[in-house]
Amino acid sequence: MSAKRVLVVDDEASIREMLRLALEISDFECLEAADIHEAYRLITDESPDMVLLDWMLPGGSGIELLRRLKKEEATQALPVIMLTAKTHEDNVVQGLEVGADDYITKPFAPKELIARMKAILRRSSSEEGGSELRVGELVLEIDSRRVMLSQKALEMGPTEFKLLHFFMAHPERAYSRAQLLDRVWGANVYVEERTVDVHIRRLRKALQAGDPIYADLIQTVRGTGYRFSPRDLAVA
Amino acid sequence: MSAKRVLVVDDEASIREMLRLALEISDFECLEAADIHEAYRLITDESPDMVLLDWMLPGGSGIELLRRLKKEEATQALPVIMLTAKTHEDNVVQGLEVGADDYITKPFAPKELIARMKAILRRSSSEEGGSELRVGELVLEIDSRRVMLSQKALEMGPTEFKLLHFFMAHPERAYSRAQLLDRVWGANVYVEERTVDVHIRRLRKALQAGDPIYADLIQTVRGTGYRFSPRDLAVA
DNA sequence: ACGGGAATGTCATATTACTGACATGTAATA
DNA sequence: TATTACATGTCAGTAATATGACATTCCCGT
Repeated sequence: MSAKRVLVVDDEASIREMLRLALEISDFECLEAADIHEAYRLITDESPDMVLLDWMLPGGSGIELLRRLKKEEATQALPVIMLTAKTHEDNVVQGLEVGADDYITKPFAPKELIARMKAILRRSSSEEGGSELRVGELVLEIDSRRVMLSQKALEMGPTEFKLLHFFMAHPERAYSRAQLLDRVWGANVYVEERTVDVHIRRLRKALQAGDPIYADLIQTVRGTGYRFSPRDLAVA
Repeated sequence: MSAKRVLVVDDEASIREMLRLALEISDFECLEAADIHEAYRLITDESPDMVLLDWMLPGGSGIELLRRLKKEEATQALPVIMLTAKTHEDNVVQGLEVGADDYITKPFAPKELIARMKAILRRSSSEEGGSELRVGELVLEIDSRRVMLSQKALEMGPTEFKLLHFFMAHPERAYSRAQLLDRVWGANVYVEERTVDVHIRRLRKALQAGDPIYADLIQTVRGTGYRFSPRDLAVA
């Protein structure tokens, strides 16, 4: 399993720094946001696996963001751990009511934080999708690591499989090449952006071999990147 | 017979620890889960031979899991022993109704637990399935430790037999070499991962000697491991 | 205890498949 | 039309897997 991605939302750079360190030691990938807006942007753009959310934030307290996340379908299942100062423990109740998955009071031992994070991720990751993703006749079987189109197995390499997996899990959204490299290849990997084109091509070819219509699922978004759009399949 | 694998589901680490100790002394292999989700994941991923299930669990009591297990075909026959506090003995009735195979009240003597476990395993293993697995013309006879293909016996070593057994019991799923070593060779065995390749080869060769088509059941999943896929046999 | 054969695990080597880069072609946009 | 962005085909390097040969261990019958 590729490294889990955690978004740290805190206005103090020093705390973010500290958390980044702790997280990276434990093999998490770390994203940082200093305010609500940036946090929300990163959540939609990067869809992290978990959020560490400070309570005290300028321009809308953490609970605002939390409420918003729990309201929207797309982010409802995203685990959130609240970071709160000891003096405001009464906020905790409020936070858990709104849907935080856990909280931890500052100051805290990094070890404890990590332990709680792992516990929560274990829970949420095990109940994730029925081990297959489906779009029309296209079925991606996670367990058997196979892609079927109308009962027929499609041939593709591991990278194309991961790419398709990512797309099917995040449909109807355009991703830049840099984003795709980050999410599919993994961060800290240096390859040319054009490489993405090549694998997109291979993926399209594999889909095409099954049914030409399905190659159109992978769409070019000129000037931006690519998009996986099941919607346009029905229309055609 | 290789060591039986037991999953312990209890939220208290100290109790899991204690049980692990007791189990390992009696030559069981021990898996641990602290909550329902983790338990379910381990059951599907590792398919243990038996479950010790605590009644009181956070996030869905033990009965939830039990009901689910007895509902699903794949896990229906999996023996479950409930662990309950003396004060809640009335739950026992409920548990047995839902399909628990036995229960034991805390605190209990490890010796008694082990005795009951063995009793249940004796029962379930002797009455277990038709003692043969079948895929098309390929029949694996557990009792006689023989593999027949179209009435003709296939020659293979014990390791290949176990490997095929495992595959036939877990079709349509890709396993890494490490997983296969764990499940077929047994945990705590150190052999090179490449060794799996060799035995896969020997197994394929044995199948091929019977009918070349059947060698294709064992498929390479590049970058991952191997898969046993009866489905592709029908298609061909 | 002893010899022989089968079974197993390891290694070196061969083979295959995948990957990323590049060069070139083509379509969209200004 | 000039320019930019994307598509395509190809290739060398590399990573993953397959294979054959060998050493060791285990088991069996003597």
